[in-house]
Amino acid sequence: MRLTTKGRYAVTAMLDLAYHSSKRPVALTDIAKRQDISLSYLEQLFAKLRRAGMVTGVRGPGGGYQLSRPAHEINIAEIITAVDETLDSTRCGGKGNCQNDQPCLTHELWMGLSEQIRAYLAGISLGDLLSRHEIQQVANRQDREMQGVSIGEESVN
Amino acid sequence: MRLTTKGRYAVTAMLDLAYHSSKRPVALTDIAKRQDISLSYLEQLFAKLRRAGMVTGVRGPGGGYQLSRPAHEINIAEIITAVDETLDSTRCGGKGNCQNDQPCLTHELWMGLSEQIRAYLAGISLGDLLSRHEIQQVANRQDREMQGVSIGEESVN
DNA sequence: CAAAAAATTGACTAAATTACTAGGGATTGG
DNA sequence: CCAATCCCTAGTAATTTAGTCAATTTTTTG
Repeated sequence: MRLTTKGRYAVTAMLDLAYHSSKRPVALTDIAKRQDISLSYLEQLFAKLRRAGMVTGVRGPGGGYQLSRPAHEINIAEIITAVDETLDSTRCGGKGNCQNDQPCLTHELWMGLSEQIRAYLAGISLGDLLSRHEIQQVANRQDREMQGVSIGEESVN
Repeated sequence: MRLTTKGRYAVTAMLDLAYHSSKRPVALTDIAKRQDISLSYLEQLFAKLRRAGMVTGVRGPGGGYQLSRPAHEINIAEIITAVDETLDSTRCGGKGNCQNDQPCLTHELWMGLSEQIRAYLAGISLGDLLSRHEIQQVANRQDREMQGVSIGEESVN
């Protein structure tokens, strides 16, 4: 299966966006700082998310990104497939030609697993995550840390 | 998450072993041919499976591998973790130090997913798979193809 | 209008990981 | 003995990921 930092970053960034979305768009530089993700890399991810119609870019000063839909209408599986192309666990991409044009011995097993994963992640929306306690706590902590950083740069490290 | 060909090969090979196990051990060369897996690579995988106590090696002519336990007592999650080390989907290996020593915003989400996957695969045994129709069909086809190959490549016959 | 802020795009690259090869023992049945 | 088989260690080619760099376009603010 393909669940790498790319997909994880995308979900994290979208959640950050959802959490900080009010009237004004959220700039990628802010998300990058809060979530410790390289800005250039985030730009690539948001390009895909925009093409997938999940976010809208607003250019110019005061610009940034906004969710195209309410947070509870965006589920995690969508986000990952938007940047990662697939949540599939088969070797053949579900085509069933894993062993010279025939399904391999375990083809059905991986198909079942893929569906399991997809269903799980499709059943969770950004809105769901926002309402979780642990996540609010983490988001809060990150906001506080951001303020400290904005003047004093990163301390010793 | 880490579900790659390594884990898939291991499960496939174990299933092949379970399917062909009778009194005599099954040689890796046979599994390699039937499942289209490089012999050396299989040897590496079985070294791990052996260390994990799932199979027993028998040396010498007529030797090979045997399951250490009945097929219905070996589940898929075990096999994968034995060769792949982890079914974890977090970046931090579940430790919660994903963002400078603190859990990242989506830590809990990936923990939940990992558990979901683990539970699904732990609930399926080699024995379960053996009793599935599609799998018996594929195994049968592979056996027939093997016989054709052993002397004259694919003969019309 | 000019300058700045921010998205947008595309090409390139370093590092990591995977999948696989090579080659040499060690055992044992016939 | 000898050939089949497991067993072990190193090395390597290919792929993928995560990230950089640089240039451009669009829009807003002053």
